[in-house]
Amino acid sequence: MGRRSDHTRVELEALFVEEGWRQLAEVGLAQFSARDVAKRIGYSIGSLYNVFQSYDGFLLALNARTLGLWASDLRARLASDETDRIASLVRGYFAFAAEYPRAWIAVYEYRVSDAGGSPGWYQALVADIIGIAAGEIAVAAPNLASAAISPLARSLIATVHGHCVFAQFGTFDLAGETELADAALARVREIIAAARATGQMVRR
Amino acid sequence: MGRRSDHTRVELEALFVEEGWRQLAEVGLAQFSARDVAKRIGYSIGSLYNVFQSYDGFLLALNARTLGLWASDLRARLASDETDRIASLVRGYFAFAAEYPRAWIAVYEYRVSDAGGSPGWYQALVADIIGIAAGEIAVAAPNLASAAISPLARSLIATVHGHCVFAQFGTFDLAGETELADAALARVREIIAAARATGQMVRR
DNA sequence: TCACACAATTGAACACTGTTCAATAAATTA
DNA sequence: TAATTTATTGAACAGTGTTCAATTGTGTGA
Repeated sequence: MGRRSDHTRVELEALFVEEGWRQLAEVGLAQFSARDVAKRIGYSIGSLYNVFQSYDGFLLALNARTLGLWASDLRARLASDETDRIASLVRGYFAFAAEYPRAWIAVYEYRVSDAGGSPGWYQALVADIIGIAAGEIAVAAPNLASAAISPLARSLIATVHGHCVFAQFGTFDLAGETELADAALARVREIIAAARATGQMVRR
Repeated sequence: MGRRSDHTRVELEALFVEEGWRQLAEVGLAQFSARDVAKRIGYSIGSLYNVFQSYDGFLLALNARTLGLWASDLRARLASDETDRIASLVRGYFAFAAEYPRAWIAVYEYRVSDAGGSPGWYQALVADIIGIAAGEIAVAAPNLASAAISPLARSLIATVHGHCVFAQFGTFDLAGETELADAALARVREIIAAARATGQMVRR
């Protein structure tokens, strides 16, 4: 039918991402159908490939939206709570995953088939979220050497992430979500306390 | 066609699992093809469904094999090293994942579509691995109340798991695998130290 | 105004997937 | 040997991502 001027390229991409993300959040990666997304916004599967080149490109755009929403969510929580920023961060991680579990896990489960890995603009979104955590850790453990912040941030994110995966899709137990969220926060506090103590010793 | 007595039902199931696991470990869940597995052992796709009823059943059997291999691997490492059992456990977790990354991650990524979750015999395999960890934690923190062991074991496994996921498929950074393995062990030591201190306080 | 060129859009075609099930071949029983 | 049971097959079905020649809408030049 060719409604060529119904939407600009940018509008069309936004339409695909919006509806695609809705689908991904609803049915999850395994049941996700690019064909169905195109049909729902009244375009053909061919147009989707025009805009995103490949399935990889489409899912990267959807995951990028997830990362963007997630970063905004974390920042909003940090801005509204000044009393315990570490708790806001950890609970924010869990809260976002609990609200959009299928979209959230897709960020981790979808691996780009292209050998060169994900593009720079996508890695920047990832770096943004790591940066949020690193910033708070730098505040929580001010005596830590700056070179030690980034590895510790990664390690703390890994810790929280492990708990969050089990809470959402507990292959390993039926432990309640709150137990694991509380456990994650307790672990983070212990780790930061240990880091502060170590940093104290190393400081000269 | 119709080599009905070439293999017993049990032998046939073993054949499917053996070749299926090989495939899973080689190409991963996304590229896995049940048809191809059947073809490779010289049977038809129909026979695979005869034995396992469904795709779910087949993948459950493959993941069960992974869990069994994993538990044996961990026990062997613990048996051969008496000096630092916690380190053996953490490094064992990483080593198995590094040796069979695709089969290992399939345990976490494949979610049974059937409501009601995985069957009891499968959950027993999971409980076995948790039990290995819980046993070592009980030794490492002997003053801990027995009711506190199991939640702590889950939390420690979650911690190690988070680090291991990032090491194998680091969506979040390019941190070397060794960095994350070392970090995981450091976190576990800090957490156990904290648990010992807390247990000491609570003890009466 | 009209024809031409350009580019967006389509959907059939392809090779694949899991799943089902009537037909078939082999073994067991009568 | 004849009848019955049962393991095994593979074509058929509905779905997937992917490609690409054909079509259609738009804008430009004469």
